[in-house]
Amino acid sequence: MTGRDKNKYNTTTGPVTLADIAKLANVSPVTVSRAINTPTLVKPRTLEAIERVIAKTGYVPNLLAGGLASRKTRLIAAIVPSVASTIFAETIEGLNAELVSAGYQLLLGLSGYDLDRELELTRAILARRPDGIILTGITHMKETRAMLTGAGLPIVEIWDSTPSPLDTAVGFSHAAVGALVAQHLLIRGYDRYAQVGANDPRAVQRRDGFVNRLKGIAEVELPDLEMNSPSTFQDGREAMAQLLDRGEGSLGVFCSSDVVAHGALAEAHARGCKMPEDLAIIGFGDFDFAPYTHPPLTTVRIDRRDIGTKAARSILRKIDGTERVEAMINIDFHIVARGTA
Amino acid sequence: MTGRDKNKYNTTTGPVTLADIAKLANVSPVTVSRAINTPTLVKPRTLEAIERVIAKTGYVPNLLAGGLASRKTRLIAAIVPSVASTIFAETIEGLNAELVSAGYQLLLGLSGYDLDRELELTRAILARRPDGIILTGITHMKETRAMLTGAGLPIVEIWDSTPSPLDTAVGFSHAAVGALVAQHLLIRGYDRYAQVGANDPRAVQRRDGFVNRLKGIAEVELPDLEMNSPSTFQDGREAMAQLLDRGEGSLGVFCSSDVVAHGALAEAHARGCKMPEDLAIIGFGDFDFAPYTHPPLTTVRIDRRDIGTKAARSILRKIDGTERVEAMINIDFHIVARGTA
DNA sequence: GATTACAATGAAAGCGCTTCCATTTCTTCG
DNA sequence: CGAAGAAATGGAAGCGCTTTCATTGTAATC
Repeated sequence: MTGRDKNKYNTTTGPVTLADIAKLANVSPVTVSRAINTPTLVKPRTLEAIERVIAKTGYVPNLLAGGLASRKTRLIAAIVPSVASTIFAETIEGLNAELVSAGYQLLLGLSGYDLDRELELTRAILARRPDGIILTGITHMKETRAMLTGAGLPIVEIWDSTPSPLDTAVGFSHAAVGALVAQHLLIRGYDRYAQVGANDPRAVQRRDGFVNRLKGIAEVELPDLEMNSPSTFQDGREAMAQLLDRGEGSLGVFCSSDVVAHGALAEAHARGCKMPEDLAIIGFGDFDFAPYTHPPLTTVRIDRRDIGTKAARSILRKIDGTERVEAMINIDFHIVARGTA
Repeated sequence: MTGRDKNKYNTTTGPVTLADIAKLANVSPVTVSRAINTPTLVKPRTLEAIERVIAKTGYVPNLLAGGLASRKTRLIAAIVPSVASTIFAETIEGLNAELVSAGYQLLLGLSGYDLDRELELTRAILARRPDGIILTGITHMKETRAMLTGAGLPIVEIWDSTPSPLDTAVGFSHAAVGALVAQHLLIRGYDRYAQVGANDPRAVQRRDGFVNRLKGIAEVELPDLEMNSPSTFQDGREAMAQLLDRGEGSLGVFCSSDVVAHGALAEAHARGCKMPEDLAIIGFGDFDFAPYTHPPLTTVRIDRRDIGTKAARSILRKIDGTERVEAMINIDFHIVARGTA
């Protein structure tokens, strides 16, 4: 007895229910439900009376019950690797803004770049029966894919491109980004080329695109360093130190994110490298600080927020179901040339 | 008919249910429920059989139904102003990590520093019957407070301190931060003192603390600039330009965030100000880039992640209900003296 | 003024699970 | 070996809503 009494939170007697409102307003529960969900079907006088009762009692509908009955939760789940790295935070903001204005709620899952965790999250999320789900990347465990397709809900994969998405994808080709950066450096011409980056699937694709574009022209050097996503300022600094110690000649470096690039930049700056003549650094992401490094960072810009917005719109259109949604929605990217390349 | 058929997502016939599993495993639904939630109450042989069926069918329990029946959703909601500003992103990460490891899910709401939106979010969130809710700050509309206390669930307010929280608060005194910064600048001694900051309640408190500490010693100058939260690099830059144009003598400036400070710094740097002799700048937040500005930024450090962790733990302990949770949990802060003050 | 059409409301069933209480099955021990 | 207690299982009710279908009220039509 006392054991339970210690808990001061009222979990046993839920507050006002729809039935209570019905009784107080002298109508049936169905009418109250309609007053809330489809007010146009209710006579103005009745509606007003019901609304008065709702306001007076402070009634808050139970969406669990509603969702169970209607099989619609107005919940959209999104799984991203992290929210602390600026890169996904803005996507989330865009996503959320769009969803909220359509009357949906965002359920957030953070996978930490870990596919096993993504699987667990997917299971936990599906148990809440969201009306749609958004995943980061196109690399998933096969159990995840199976669970997802079996659930029969709209799926949007973001931040990558693929000819064969699970359902729809909103993103861009990371290989193409790598190639573009290589191209940009090639035009300027360097003695050596290097890539510094983390090991998540998208960073790896960017590296591959970079390496492929340079194939037959130059060998791409990679620092001997274990870099896990999300890569850090310190990673960049150490990598750059290695590269600089390792050889001679002018050097063009592609970093897997602006954070890493910033670290690389700091090391180069400390050693008095001349940029972009002796050393070029290109980052990825165009983070807030990029215009303000010394020298200002050249980087690849993607409209991160737009990915979120478009993903939300796709999901909503899929839920609506009246118009077809393309399998692949492409997002633009381009190089912002500043002081480092 | 066709109108509905266009929608390819299976929303009508939910997949496997607990009853299906029960039938396939030759047990009653109750036993399946126990196998999932309290497996120790089920005989190992039976358990194994049930688990086999679950694996084979890919059954995913419906937490809406479960939550409705048990009045426990294993859902914790958090409302923060934004997730794009680093400041709250890490709190979210800490929160999420702690919640996930306790088997809870995070439901995220973004208020955009808007109390009306906070109210709407609260309503929408409460409709999902979370087991607890976390809010940012201690300033809420009275309707929000009423709804919250009426809901009878554990509440944690974060990122601020107060003697009278709604339930429990995890944070620190922003006024004390302001006073500490003033103190730090006073010791070094400047001719003029200024504050540059946004208008959200916490930034205002920091300013007030700063102003009060300097009362009778110096007048605190404020740039004539409308700055809405979240304040930007550009805001800081303009504010600093104003301050520098406006008067003579050495100047000590307290900025409401590192982002603003960074902008102020850039302007000062461009004008060749000598720091920290002629100009001191102190930021707030100790963002990632703070050690790498030129000169490195002096700022106030708060363990942002820790706020999330502690908030999560408080909520969980409240839900558990066996141990009392303090009304106010204080978070440390201190000045990290680098190159700008 | 009777007929038809539509607007407004209600009754009953059920969404998929958990809870409470009852029943059955297995141990243990005098 | 039978009683008593514990372990394992099941039946029934119900969480708070929405859905479908039926009914009543009201207005439009000739």
